[in-house]
Amino acid sequence: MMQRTSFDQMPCPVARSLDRVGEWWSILILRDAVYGLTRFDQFAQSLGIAPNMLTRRLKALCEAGLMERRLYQERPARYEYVLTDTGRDFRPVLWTLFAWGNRHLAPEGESVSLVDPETGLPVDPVVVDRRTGRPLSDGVRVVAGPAASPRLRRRFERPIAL
Amino acid sequence: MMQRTSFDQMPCPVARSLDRVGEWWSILILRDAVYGLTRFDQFAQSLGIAPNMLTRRLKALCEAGLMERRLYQERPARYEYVLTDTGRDFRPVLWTLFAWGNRHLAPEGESVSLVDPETGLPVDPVVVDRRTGRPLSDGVRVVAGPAASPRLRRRFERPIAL
DNA sequence: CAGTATCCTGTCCGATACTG
DNA sequence: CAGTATCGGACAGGATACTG
Repeated sequence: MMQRTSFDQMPCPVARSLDRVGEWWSILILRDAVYGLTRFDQFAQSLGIAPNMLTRRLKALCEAGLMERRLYQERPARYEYVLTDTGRDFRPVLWTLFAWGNRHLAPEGESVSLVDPETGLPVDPVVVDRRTGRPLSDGVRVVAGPAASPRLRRRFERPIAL
Repeated sequence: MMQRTSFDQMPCPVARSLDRVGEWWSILILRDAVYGLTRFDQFAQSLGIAPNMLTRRLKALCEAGLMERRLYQERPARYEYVLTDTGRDFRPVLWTLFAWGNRHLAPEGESVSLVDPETGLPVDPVVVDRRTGRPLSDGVRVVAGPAASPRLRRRFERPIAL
């Protein structure tokens, strides 16, 4: 009996992504890693997470290829946890989550904001198509890709909105 | 004893967002809602989720303000579940999750892809600043916002990368 | 069809104590 | 400092049976 279905085998990239970073703490650990934290202790203090959970989540993030455990000092052996390229590439998700939270869950105004460090002006994250530069909106569709199974291909015979 | 800390009171909008949609199924339900599904049965079949869980997650999403339960037929009473504006506004997160998954978790190629329905050309989601149009990259910083507590303001005295 | 009602299990997570 | 070990509680999630 499974506690939860593994989303890893699902064809949907959203589901697959969730399979890697779906745990509560994982995304916050990633956030702190982007903030520049690298050490066990820093994460523990910043997050107020129990040490055993931190160990588990860090290990999971390493196995998922988002972070890397690196020996930065021998004798005594000391490790730091740094983002891989895959992990750094997760930032767009953090930005959109950040923006959504600020838009909808900050009734008394933003407690933290994104800014451009050079101008100091606020940054408002929008998702656009790299090629056309046009914002994604109602016009985006999901279609079967090159690696789609016949079954999946049938499901997306008619493009579906996302 | 708490099972997990509520992220709702945290000042970080990422944490607050996770408090609303952090459950595994919630995001997949949102995805399916964007796909156009509205009925209990449709969600159940699409997701392969146990009905009691679907009930729970739908209720939570309604309470969180992302979806709305609407009577679409009396006698017998029938309800449909539709996205609110807040819920639709969550799509940028889905897009970036989708793109990340396709970039890093699709070794045999994309099984599904995003396309522009008019041109049929692939869409590659990138996060840019609405004002300048420049892609967010290493240059983005988090600073204390107008509603920041003094404590928070100290933490972000020096802007922090995100 | 659209759920509700039970029951069960896995595990996420917190708390605490302990080690090289 | 950087974790490991152990314990226990809450609940997400699965399976199934049942109802208007």
